[in-house]
Amino acid sequence: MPADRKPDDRPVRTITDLAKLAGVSPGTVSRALAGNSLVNAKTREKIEAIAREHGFRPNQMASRLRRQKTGVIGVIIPLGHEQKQQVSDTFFLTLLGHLADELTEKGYDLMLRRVVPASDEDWLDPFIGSGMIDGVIVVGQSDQFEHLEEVADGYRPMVVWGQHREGQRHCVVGSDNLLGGKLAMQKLVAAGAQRLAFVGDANAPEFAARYSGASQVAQSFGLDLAELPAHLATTGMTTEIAALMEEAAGKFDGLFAATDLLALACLGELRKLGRDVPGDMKLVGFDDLPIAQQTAPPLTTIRQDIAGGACAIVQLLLRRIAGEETESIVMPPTLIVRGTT
Amino acid sequence: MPADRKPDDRPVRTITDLAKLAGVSPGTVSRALAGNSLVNAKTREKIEAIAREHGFRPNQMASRLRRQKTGVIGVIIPLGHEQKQQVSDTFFLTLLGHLADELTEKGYDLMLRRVVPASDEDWLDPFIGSGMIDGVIVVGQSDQFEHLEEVADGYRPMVVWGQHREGQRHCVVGSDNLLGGKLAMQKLVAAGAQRLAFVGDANAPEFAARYSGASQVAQSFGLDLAELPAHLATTGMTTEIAALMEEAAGKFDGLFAATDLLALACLGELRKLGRDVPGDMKLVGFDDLPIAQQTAPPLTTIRQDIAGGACAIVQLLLRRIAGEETESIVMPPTLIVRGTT
DNA sequence: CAGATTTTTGCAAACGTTTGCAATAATGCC
DNA sequence: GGCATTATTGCAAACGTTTGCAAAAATCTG
Repeated sequence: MPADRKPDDRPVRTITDLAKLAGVSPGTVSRALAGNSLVNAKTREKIEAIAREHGFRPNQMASRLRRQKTGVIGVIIPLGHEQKQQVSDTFFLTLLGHLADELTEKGYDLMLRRVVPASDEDWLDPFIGSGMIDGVIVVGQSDQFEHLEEVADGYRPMVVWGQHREGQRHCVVGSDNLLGGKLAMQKLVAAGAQRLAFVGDANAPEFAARYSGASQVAQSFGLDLAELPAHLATTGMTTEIAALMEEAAGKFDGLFAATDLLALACLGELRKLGRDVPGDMKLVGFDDLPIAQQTAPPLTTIRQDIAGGACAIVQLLLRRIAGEETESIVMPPTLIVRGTT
Repeated sequence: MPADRKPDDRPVRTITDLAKLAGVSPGTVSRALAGNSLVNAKTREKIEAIAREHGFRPNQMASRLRRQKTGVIGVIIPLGHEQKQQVSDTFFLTLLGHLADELTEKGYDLMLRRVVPASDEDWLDPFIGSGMIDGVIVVGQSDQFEHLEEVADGYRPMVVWGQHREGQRHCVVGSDNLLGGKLAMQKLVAAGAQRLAFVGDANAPEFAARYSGASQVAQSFGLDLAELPAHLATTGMTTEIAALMEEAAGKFDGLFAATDLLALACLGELRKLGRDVPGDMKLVGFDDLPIAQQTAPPLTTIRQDIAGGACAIVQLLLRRIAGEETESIVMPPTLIVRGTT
């Protein structure tokens, strides 16, 4: 019963203590506890019994130091241009959840860190160069594309979630944002929208690609795609969108929002202004967060396969840790038609 | 320029290498890099320069092993009765974000782990008993109240987010759920609702308290509060709520949902059924997630101070790590009146 | 049953820091 | 300049594992 031991009365803190108790050498205990090595079945049982009885766990720091391997994957979220506010984007958090699942399943722990790259130049180095983690997952490129390229040249076990560019040197997993943008715009046009705008910040590569895809399709129909820059931080987003919508309400009849969250905000503000969606204004989002089903009307959007993405990221990373070289993966998004178009 | 080094050409991996280069002993380098010790200004400068030039970072594993201190806080999310699905609840994830901020600020890293307590009995011990973390934050009690009590007897540096019970032994930070329930019910009754129901799973202590508070107020008005058990997992939640609402639509005129997410689902389903909110049915949620402002109509709800909670958790934990004894904290929630009552 | 194998075990050297203690160098004082 | 201080540095012992190598014990072979 490990629970009722007091902090101090643990007679067996180290593998050596346990060895003394079992009448064997520390090395044997180590092997027995590791499980796989060659050690007599009876000896192992005895050691395991004592270990269980005393609730003994080998010290991870020592183990890791010796084995030069930590069993920890770093997950880092760069908060580029967005203020030091919370990572509010449900999308990132959902991805994080899936990453946690995948990594746990593979026996890795997950170390989370958030950074504001602007504030110190090499925000990745302290993390990767300190023997603390076996590999790193960067969630979102933010505006750090170049920096990621540089780091990738010197540090192999890194996979980033984001947008793929031809010939890039860091391994990336992400959706085909260009295609996503195209799908969205095709739907808007098919629904009859003519005066079109993109809501979002085109500085992040992901969003730029979405804009670009949408823009291409618009042009192919001889239409223009205006750009309404909007930020993602929770605080202030509502008011920002409110201003934007007030301006946009009469001017446009089709909106492509870079993110479901933005689409949600647009929807809310448009309603406050008394505009009918999709009557006066068609609207398409991006991500297909669970909430997208619950809005009124439910949101037409572009679905990203978040779970699949997390799975791919982890697989690639493990291969890279093993020394393999890996390609990037871009996954096709799909159009989910609901009630806003 | 640390970025363009290749994996192998790093001549200075250890503090000893650096010492040789600087012509001093490893001990001096260690002191110089640690900053605070007594070491000649010129020597320190020289050492720092070399370190910078080679992008050297002291190995954390070794440092931690030696100092018996990891600089890592474990954050563990028990997924009690809910299936092994994702931690979809935005609330937890928001809390997680704030925790990450607070911990980062205090110089700690955050190690995330998700467990399904049901599947193995002592889910906390492997985490805390392995010298891997300096302390642990448990996010949500799930149905593990007793287990947490036991662990708290033997392991001091633990703070859990959840419901406070008189005389409990583990340190907890959370909202006054009883009060929250009361506020919600008072509002429902004031808005004219008479046939009342609670939507949610009353197995988790937090939810039980919310129900209890609401129930007390209902009784004080001579009213009954029915219980509609609903689970939180994303998958299936919508259909579960759909069934529930179909049954509830004619039967009740006031709903208190254990969570904004549940309230959202209720709202959506009620609309599908053609019921008017708040006309036919009053609705109050709990949490005040950002989305609550964006629904149609916007959701009346009980706000929890998530950021404040995260801050309190971290402060308490640091005090406990320092060896202090700490009280629990229960924070008063507030009623936010919007459009569903 | 001696010698050749094969299993099990013990020994001791890492892993890369930090830190108490002692030694040395630098400074101050008379 | 000699001695007492004080500011720096070096030494070496931890921290708790893992693991290659060799020794010892057990098993097999003819």
